[in-house]
Amino acid sequence: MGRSRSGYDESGLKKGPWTPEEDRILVDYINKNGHGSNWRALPKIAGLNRCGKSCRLRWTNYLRPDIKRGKFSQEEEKLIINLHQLLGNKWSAIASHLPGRTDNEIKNFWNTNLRKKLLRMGLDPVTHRPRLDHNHNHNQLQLLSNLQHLLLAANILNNNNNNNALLSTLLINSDNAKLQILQNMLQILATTTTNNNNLAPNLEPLLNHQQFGPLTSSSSSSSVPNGFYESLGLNESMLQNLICSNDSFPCQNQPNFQNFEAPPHDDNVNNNNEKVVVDGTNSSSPTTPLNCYSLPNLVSASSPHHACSNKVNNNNNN
DNA sequence: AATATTGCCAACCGCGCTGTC
DNA sequence: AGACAGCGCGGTTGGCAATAT
Repeated sequence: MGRSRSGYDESGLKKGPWTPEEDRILVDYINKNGHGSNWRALPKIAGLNRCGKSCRLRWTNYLRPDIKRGKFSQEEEKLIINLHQLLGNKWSAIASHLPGRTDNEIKNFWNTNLRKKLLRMGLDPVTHRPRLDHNHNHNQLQLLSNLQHLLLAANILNNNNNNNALLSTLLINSDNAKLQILQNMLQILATTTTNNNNLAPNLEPLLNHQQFGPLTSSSSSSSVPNGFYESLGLNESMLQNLICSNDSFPCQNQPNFQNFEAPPHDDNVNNNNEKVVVDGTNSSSPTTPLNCYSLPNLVSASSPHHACSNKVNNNNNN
C-alpha cells in the first residue's frame, strides 16, 4: 500500500505491500536473532529484498507480537482525546500510554474518527476548544438567538398555564433549548475566560437580556450572571446531572481531565521520577462538578516542552 | 448493475535528532 | 567542529473496500 505499491526503488529494493512470505521471513529472523539496533543490515542477513526502514516499520507497526489489533475501546478513545489535548500530535508519546497500540494506528484512528467527532461537536481538533472561526461562531450565535426566542415564547405560555398540546410541545422544546443554551454558554464562557478574560462581545446583549436577569456588579467575566441557571429553570442537582452526565464524552463537550495528571516536566515522569498514572486511578484532588470546566494548565502544542517530551520518548525507544 | 464517492489504513517520504568517527 | 549513518517521528499518499447515486 502507500506509494509505489508492488514497485521497486532505484536500487532494486522492493517497495509496497508486504507478502505473507516476506512477513514470515522477517518474523522468523527476529524471533531467532532479534533485530538488535541495526535495521539496515537486517534485511540482507535475513534474505529480504527490502530496505531496513521498511523492515522496521513492518515489524513495529504490524508484526510485533504485542500489538493489539481491532477496534478501539471507549476507554482508549477517551484516553487518546485527553492525551492529544495534552500532548498534541505526539503520536508516539500518546501510543506509549496505550499498550499494544502503535503510533501509526492511533494517528490513523485520530484522523479518520476522533478528529471528525470533535469537529461534529463544534470543537477545534487542534485546541480541543470550541471552534472560533467566523462561520461557526455566526451559526452558534444564530442558534442561540433562535433558541432564546423559543425560550421566551415557551416561558410566556408557561406563565399563562395553558394546558394543551401546543404548550406541551413548546415546553419540551423549551427544555431542550435551555439545555442547549446552557451548554453553549458554558462552552463559550470557558473559552473566553481562559483565552482573553473578556466575554465575546456578541454575547453581551444575550447575557444582559432580561431573560437571564441583570448582570450584577459582582458578576465577573469568569462567572455566570446572577439568576442565569434559575432563569433556565435549573436547580443545583439538575445542573450537576447535566454537567457530569456520563455520556461517551464526560462533561458533554469537554474531554475529561479530572483524572488526568499533567506530567510536570516530561511525558511520563513526575518530580519523584515515578511514572505518572494516566488511567484515571490516581486522582488525588477532590473534584467538584464544575471542575469539568476548569481546564488544566496546558502546554501548547507548539511549545518547546513537546520537543522535550518527544526526545524522552525517543530515548526510551532507543 | 455500473459508476462515483468516501472512508480506512498500511506504507512511504522527508525531516530532525543522536551517536560515532 | 563537522560529516556521516542510523533511527524515529509526523505528515502524506494511494490502493482497496464499503457505501451512495
